[in-house]
Amino acid sequence: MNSAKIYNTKQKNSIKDLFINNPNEYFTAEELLSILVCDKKLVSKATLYRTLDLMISSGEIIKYNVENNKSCYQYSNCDDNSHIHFRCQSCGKILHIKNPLVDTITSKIGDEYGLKIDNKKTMLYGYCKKCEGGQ
Amino acid sequence: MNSAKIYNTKQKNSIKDLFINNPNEYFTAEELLSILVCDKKLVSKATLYRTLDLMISSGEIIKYNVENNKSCYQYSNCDDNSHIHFRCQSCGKILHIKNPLVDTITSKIGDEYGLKIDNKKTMLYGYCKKCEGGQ
DNA sequence: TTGCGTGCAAAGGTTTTGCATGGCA
DNA sequence: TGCCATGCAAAACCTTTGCACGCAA
Repeated sequence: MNSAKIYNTKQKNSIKDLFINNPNEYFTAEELLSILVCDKKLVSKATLYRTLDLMISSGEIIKYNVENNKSCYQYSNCDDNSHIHFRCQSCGKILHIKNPLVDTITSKIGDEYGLKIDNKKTMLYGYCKKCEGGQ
Repeated sequence: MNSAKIYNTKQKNSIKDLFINNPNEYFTAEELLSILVCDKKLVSKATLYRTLDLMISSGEIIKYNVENNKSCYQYSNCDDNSHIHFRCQSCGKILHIKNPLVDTITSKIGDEYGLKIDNKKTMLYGYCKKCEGGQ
């Protein structure tokens, strides 16, 4: 058995609340530090990072990297693995590519290359309708 | 006019040669530092990073991030935008998903969501045939 | 009361920068 | 000869860790 008990604390709840109240927002580490540590002084830097790691492990939030090796965190409001994230390189907006298109794509790649795509980890990059013109 | 002259140097050529001679390999920053700086002492750390930035700007190489915000660099031997990279989360192997499958996928996403996928920047994550069993 | 969680400061790892010197064109 | 490139060391940045104290259960 390797199951340590996990305690509820004010600090953890502050962090969770921010994600739950903004389910479609993504936050960079910088933004989380600014909001939760500097502005509101709800948690310390160390606790923020430690709690984010816990939430990633439990699947509550997802983490991905954007340009310049910045980390982004977002509430994972759907556990169903039925969508892939898309990020506009111009405006930073995150969109969800949903089923049935996702299933079609991943099964085709699976058939042809024998690969199993991890929808939660995968991030498509490009330009959204609004920004496409400028590129 | 904002065009500074760029000089050819031994250092730059050492870096370029490594990529050209290994067109299908990807290198982490750590590996490049190890090979070019520590082992062969061909360039300094600062010059390595400065040259990589130049090569990214000129399109000679591409950069992407893998887990833990590590940078990876790879020779961009194909300007045709005709493939997408896939990275196995278990063994780290990079595979190329090629046309016509890529065109099919990106055009479907374009049709349905109005998005323009940047094939060079996009990285699919998952498990390759070999590693799939273990997951 | 137990032992996980927290805050602080220090350490760690990666990348960037300032500055004097080197070297391409 | 002009001026871009280089190397070194220091700085900047982001994230992790050690340790003593706090607090949930």
